[in-house]
Amino acid sequence: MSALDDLFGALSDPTRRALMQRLMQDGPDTATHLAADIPLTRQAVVKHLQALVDAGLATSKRDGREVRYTATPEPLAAVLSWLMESSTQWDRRVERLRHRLQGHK
Amino acid sequence: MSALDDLFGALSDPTRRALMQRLMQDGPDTATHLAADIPLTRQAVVKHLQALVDAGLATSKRDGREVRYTATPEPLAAVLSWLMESSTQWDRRVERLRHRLQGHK
DNA sequence: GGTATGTGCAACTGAGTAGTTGCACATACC
DNA sequence: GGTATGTGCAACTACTCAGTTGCACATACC
Repeated sequence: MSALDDLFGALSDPTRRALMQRLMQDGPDTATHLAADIPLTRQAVVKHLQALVDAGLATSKRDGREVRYTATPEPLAAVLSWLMESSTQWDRRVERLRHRLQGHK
Repeated sequence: MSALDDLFGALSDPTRRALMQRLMQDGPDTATHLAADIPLTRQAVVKHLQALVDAGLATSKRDGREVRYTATPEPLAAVLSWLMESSTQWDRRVERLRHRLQGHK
């Protein structure tokens, strides 16, 4: 359950969603380079990236004096699962109500 | 963009996810009644429900002296959209990499 | 009328978060 | 060796948030 907390929490911030999308589109990159296009300090970007890592949505790997962050979007499947399951239950309930209403007609 | 912030933020809390699922499964209910099954005060539950309302995931309607909360999961579609679009971009990038690797072989 | 139940508002505490700054450390480059 | 670039750690401020408590108000019930 805590995994969903971290996942939804990580995605609840627009900066983190932007970082995630950028890593997914343009491939691995460093915090310093990413921070150049964002009105935030490098340290702030590092913290956001760390939140993504904690949620399992990214990994960091040292390469020389640089640290490259890579997107690992696989855990997003858990988010999709929750959404699908929840909306399925909702649909079932709507269906039940529809049947009962028709039955009483 | 702010809509996604509120949506992901609302879903990042386990209590709110549980409330959402319960409202979707069992239909509209009051904060007082919902709080009976949760180790939280009524006021805390009210605040969680208000977060769902702010995200567009629920509505409240007064009925006599009671206030009934109803799930309105339609905005979840926006969350699904973001996830689908993001993972699509990711898949495209993986595909491009795969092609380039094969081309160089 | 009086009583019980449900809700709303406000203040307060404790904990967590976003973002910054400053400085130390490590690695590449000449 | 010396210099530049990239990273890491720690402290600090400001702010938000979860949750509680206390009390006032409104509605149903007798």
